[in-house]
Amino acid sequence: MTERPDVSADSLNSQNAEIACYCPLGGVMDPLSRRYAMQVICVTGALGPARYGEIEETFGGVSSSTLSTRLDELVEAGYLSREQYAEIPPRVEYDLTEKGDELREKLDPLLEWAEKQETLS
Amino acid sequence: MTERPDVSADSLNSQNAEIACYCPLGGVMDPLSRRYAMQVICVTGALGPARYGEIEETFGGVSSSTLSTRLDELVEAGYLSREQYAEIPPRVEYDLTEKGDELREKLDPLLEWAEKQETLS
DNA sequence: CAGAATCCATTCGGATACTG
DNA sequence: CAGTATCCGAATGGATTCTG
Repeated sequence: MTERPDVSADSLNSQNAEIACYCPLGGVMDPLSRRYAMQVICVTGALGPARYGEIEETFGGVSSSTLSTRLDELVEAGYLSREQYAEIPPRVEYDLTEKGDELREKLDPLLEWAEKQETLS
Repeated sequence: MTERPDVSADSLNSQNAEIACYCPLGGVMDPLSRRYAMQVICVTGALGPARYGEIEETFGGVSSSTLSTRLDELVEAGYLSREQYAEIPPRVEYDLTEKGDELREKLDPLLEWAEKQETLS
């Protein structure tokens, strides 16, 4: 099919070689392997600073507790920043951190592809 | 930071516009939002036809039941094919389907980035 | 508005043991 | 080898209620 890089033992140059061991990737991948996590990263990037309600709207019927948890985790992981303004009504804005934006760059193509899959199914 | 596409109401051209609603993406994203799922896609792609044991090795201490479930789901979702040979000892090979390979293309950059994050942390 | 808190059913994922 | 079967604790995620 498309060309497939070989994973021969001596291709240890991490530039070209595929990863030989996926064990340590969990630290990064696990927080992303949760419901809505990747979508939250991308939607936050697309909206720029995004308010809670805006993010919530882009999903159909997510419970606030679930989304809240996800947001907390992504803030914790350093992908999102959370700015709270002492206004009335209160306002909270989430935004991508630099690290989060790097991640979003990798995620966007995936979500676009996912979108395409949905439409043609 | 990096340029951020605007999501104005009239940019309905799905070529340039970001996705406005992430509701329907669950169908594609949910199976991927499970532990090891994305890694399994990529490692299978990297290995070419991959045997169960080979895949298992690339993860540290995954339980067989978990990996088995994940593999089944990805076969079910149409990303992996499963070929069983009536030999002794038995041999089973997993491989990416065409659809799975498309997905892998989107996933590889992500996993490479994840790997980099791990090393510099 | 943006959630935190609580409760709860379901699911997930790991450990272990067993099989063709 | 490549799983399946079973059990179980932990985590997930939803509904609902409440709050500053």
